[in-house]
Amino acid sequence: MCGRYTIVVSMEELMLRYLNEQPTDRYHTPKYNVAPMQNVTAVIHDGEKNKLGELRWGLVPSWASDDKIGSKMINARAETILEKASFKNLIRRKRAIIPADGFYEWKQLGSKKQPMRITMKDGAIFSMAALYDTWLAPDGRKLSTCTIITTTPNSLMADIHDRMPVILSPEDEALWLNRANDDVERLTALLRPYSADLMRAYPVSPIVGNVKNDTPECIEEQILLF
DNA sequence: CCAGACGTTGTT
DNA sequence: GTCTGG
DNA sequence: CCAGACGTTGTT
DNA sequence: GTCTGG
Repeated sequence: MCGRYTIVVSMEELMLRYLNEQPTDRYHTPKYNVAPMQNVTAVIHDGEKNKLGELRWGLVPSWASDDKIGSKMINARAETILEKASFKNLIRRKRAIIPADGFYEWKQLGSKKQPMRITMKDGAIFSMAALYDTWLAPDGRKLSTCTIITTTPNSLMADIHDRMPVILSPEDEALWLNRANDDVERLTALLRPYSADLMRAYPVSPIVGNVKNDTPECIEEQILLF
């Protein structure tokens, strides 16, 4: 699955990568340990252009009676996305991209868990496929939330875990974000494992387990624990 | 028809 | 809101 | 995903 | 064991 990730690059780099425009004054703090229930930087298309904004990770569907459900809805399985009441209608009009430069998975070794960080070999920013929705709180406030889509592992990931986030290749990003596109078949065809050849994995410190730790040490390569 | 769920992961 | 189960 | 809590009553 | 919070 995908329950933690990193986005260490500057807002400047994100703007250049997704908006194709020169950065403004905003500054994006490097994130070494992004966790569910936090606000994350996302890309959506407003009909004219890409926009960067914040979504809380953990989907709260528009019909939910309270927002507690969000902590459970951090991932959506690509294989069943069209069958689930919570997701099937979002695929048409509520698609987003969550930019990342790494994600974490915990490899189970007997009773121990070894955290691993997975990145692109060239260190590039990549796009995780996500869905979002907006929930209206009883007090009238709007809460926009998201869920990251998962799929089966590629050959690199299979050794670590049985799920991985859906990563869109750069040439598929526009198709995914385009609001006018409601071709569900074409959209779901994008939800497949990314090429293992372009990725690498390395062990990191167990300090990444605690969400309070959001420091460069989280992404430092470590000797395998076990 | 109404009531109740609506999710994924991992582990056994 | 929409689907499933009874 | 992992870490950490998991509860009520009454009193201040 | 299971749920909540981050």
